Formats: sequence, C-alpha cells, structure tokens
Amino acid sequence: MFLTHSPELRGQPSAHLTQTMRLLELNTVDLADEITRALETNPALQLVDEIRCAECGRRVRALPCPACMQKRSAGADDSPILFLSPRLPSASRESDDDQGDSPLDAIPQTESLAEHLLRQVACATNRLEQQVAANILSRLDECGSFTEHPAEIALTLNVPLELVERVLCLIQRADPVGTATRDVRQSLLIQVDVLSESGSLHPLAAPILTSYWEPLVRRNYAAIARGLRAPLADVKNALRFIHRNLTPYPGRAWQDNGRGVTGSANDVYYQPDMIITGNPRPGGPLLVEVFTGLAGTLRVDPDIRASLKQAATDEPGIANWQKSVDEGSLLVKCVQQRNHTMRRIAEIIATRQGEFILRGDAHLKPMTRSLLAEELDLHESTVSRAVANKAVALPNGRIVPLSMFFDRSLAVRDAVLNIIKQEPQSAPLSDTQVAILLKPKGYHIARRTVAKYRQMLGILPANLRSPNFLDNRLA
DNA sequence: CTATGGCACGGATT
DNA sequence: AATCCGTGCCATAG
Repeated sequence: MFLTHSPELRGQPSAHLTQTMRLLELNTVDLADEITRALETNPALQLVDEIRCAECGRRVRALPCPACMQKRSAGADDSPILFLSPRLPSASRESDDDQGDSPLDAIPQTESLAEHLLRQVACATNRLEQQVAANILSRLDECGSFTEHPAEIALTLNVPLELVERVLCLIQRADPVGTATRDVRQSLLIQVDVLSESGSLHPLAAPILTSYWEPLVRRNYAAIARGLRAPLADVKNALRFIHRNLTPYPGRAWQDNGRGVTGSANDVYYQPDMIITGNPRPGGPLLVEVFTGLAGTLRVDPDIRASLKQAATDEPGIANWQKSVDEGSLLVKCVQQRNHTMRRIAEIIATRQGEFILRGDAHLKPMTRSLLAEELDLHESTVSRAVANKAVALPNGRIVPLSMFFDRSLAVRDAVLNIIKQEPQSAPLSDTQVAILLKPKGYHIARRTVAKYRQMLGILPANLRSPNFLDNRLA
C-alpha cells in the first residue's frame, strides 16, 4: 500500500523517499541521535513512552507486538520466525559447546554479561546515561544482583538520583531480564512484569509474588490459596509456571563465558541493531528483535495538530506551526517505514539463514542483496542501505555485520579452515592440495583463491606452519 | 621446481 | 558508476 515499496515509482524523488532512504542507512545509534535532534528542534514532535500495538492495541515495549507475533506464528506453525521483544528470561542458555559437529562451530561467547547488557541499554540512552549504566554494571556481584543503593552512584557520579533509577530500570528489563535487581524477589517481579507484556503469563503468578512472598518462601501454599481465594491446584500450577519460566538469578547463566579465541579479528566493535536468539524449545522458531532506536513512540503532538486545525489561518506564527507539524509527521512516517523495512529484512534473513545462525559459518547459504530485494519487492538499493552499517548479535554471542549474510565465500572459507585444521600437523597442506580437497565438497576454486582465503583466515602459509600453528595464527 | 604473494583484469554485485 | 571477488600471470624465495 505504501508507495515507496514499488520500484516503479522511483522516478520522482518525493520527500518520503529521500528521507526514508537516508534513515535506512542509519544504524540504531545514529537513528536515535537523529530522532533526538528532531525532538529538540521541532516543537510539534513528542516522544510518548508507551507503545501500542497497531493490531491489538495492547501496550508493548517495542514493536512488533510480541503477542501478535506470537499469535501469528502460532497460526502458521511452520514459520521459522518469531518476533519477540524483549526476550523471555533466558532460563538456561543452552548450547554449552558440546554438540557442534565441528569444533569450530562451538564458538565461545565473546562478551561478558555486563557488555551484553550495556549494549542493549546503550541503544535507548544518551552518553551520560550510558556512563551511569556502565557504573551500575561494574558493581554487579557474581549472581548478577545489584545490592548497593542507587544513591551511592548518584553521589559518586554527581547525577540526579532519578536518572540512576531510570537507567537501573532499563538494565533490569534488558536481557537477561531481571539482572541488577536488589534481591530474588525483585528480580522475579520484573520478570513477571515483562512477561505480562508479552501476554503469556499465569494469572496467579503476579499476585503471588507481589502479595504472598513470605508464605511462598515458607512453602505455605495453603495460606496463599486461602488468601487468594483460589483452589490449591491453581496455586500449584502458578508455582509450576513460575518455576518453569522465571529464574532467580538471570545473570548467572552468563557468568564466565570467557573471552573467546575466535579467529577473525573484526569481532567486537559493533553495536548490534538486531539480536537473533535461538529458541529454547529445540527446533522452535528463531527469536528476532530489531532495535527501533528509541524506547517509545515518536509522534506529532495531537493537541498541537488539533488546535492548529481550529486556529485562524492568519494568526501570527501559524505558518511556522504548520511547517513543524508537516515536517514532524513526515519524519514519523519515515521512521516507521524505515523500521518496517528493517524488520522485513531481518525476518527474511533469519528465515533463510537459520542454519547458518544456529550451526555456524559452514551453513551460510549464498544470498545476494538483489535477490532479497526481488523477494521483498524492494529496490535493491533499498536493501543495500538497510544492510549497510548494521550489525546483528547471533545466538552464539558473536556480533557480526549484517553484510556477513551476503558473504559469498564464507562457507568456502570455513571449509578451508576445517581442512587445514584436520590435516596432519606434521605435513601441512599446500594451497594446491587444499584446492583439490575442496572439489569433492562442491567448492571449485582456484589455488590462488585458497591462498586469499587462507590469508583472510589469518593462517600462515603451509611452509611456515608449525605443529601448533593454530595457537599463533591470527595475523 | 614448488609454493606463495603481488598486480591487474573482467565479470558480478551493489 | 563504483566496488568487490575470483583468477591468471609473473616474480621471488626456498
């Protein structure tokens, strides 16, 4: 329905188009900056904290609405994608490096809990708030709890207490949900709160945690049932739900994942614009979150718009207001369009490259931007822009540029790496030999190309390879 | 003579 | 139109 999608209309550069295109090139951080700037300069714009799902009208934390997406994917259960935002508490962060078919597939987590949280929070905060966040995160204890008082931080950093509390709230709600809380109870409460936004919550879970904490820890279930005037069986069900879906120390699963020894040097400097997570339920849909830049909804102040309609056209300054409103609504539209496009692209990428996301480099399927464009009925340049300057966090913890999904030779490089890694250390293989070994695997590449890949992988030439070359590769 | 790296060309992609 | 990628050719090192 929206004009900008069809390639044929590209001829006339409308304001929509140019604007949306520009926004598409921006990553989450820059987009947030852009919007912030607009908010400062345009009096007609406002950011309201709540977001309502267009489909169900429910309040959600970020688009797309988790409930609706869940419903949608429940309808078409073969759909490999499930949008969810924020993610459910990561009950157990599986994939503890055991079952990768090749040792290289088991890529260690490269970021700490603090980094993971900071990255998420950073998308919705300004510099000062990020500083505060970093400070809070540095004070977490082994279990991911935050036992000090926010006022201490406010004091040391010389910022308002209210600011610290706001940041703290953000951290607590980021994945893993419920970290940086004062105690188990607060952690569970927050998890319940977040879960309630996604709809899937046992009705008794929240009341029990809020009002019957004492009896709960004493396991006095009968008292709870009496107090809630609910059947004991229901209470037990609620407890089962709590047990299954909430975790007392969400941060714990993240502790000590260590810094990895992964090859490619270009590892850590990205801030993700989207996060893809494996589903705890094996074989289930992937979970995809696309960051929208700001927590809240950007809109033109409805009051201003309304009073503008009533005002006389010759009233002084009215032209300026009209201009602000026009520009504002244009921006709003473009931002929406941009996020929509980003989401569609994320969706299809996750669908197509599910294998790669879960199993590792070897399973990357060839994919070009133009193919994607055709499939989504977008112009190829649109896809290019959307992919540019973006990064995505994968379930294994790596943050990679989005363009990696379009890397034509990643799978081949992985094969090269595997071959070299498996061959006898006493007799290193030459590039020519590797090229020959690659043929039966379906990769027909020239010897010269093997050399290039080898270099990309940071592997020394055969004649320089010592038995323990893998330790000091990485050029 | 073998194994590699450098340079540059042509085709594909963006 | 600009860029990226695979390859061939040639020089160099061992």
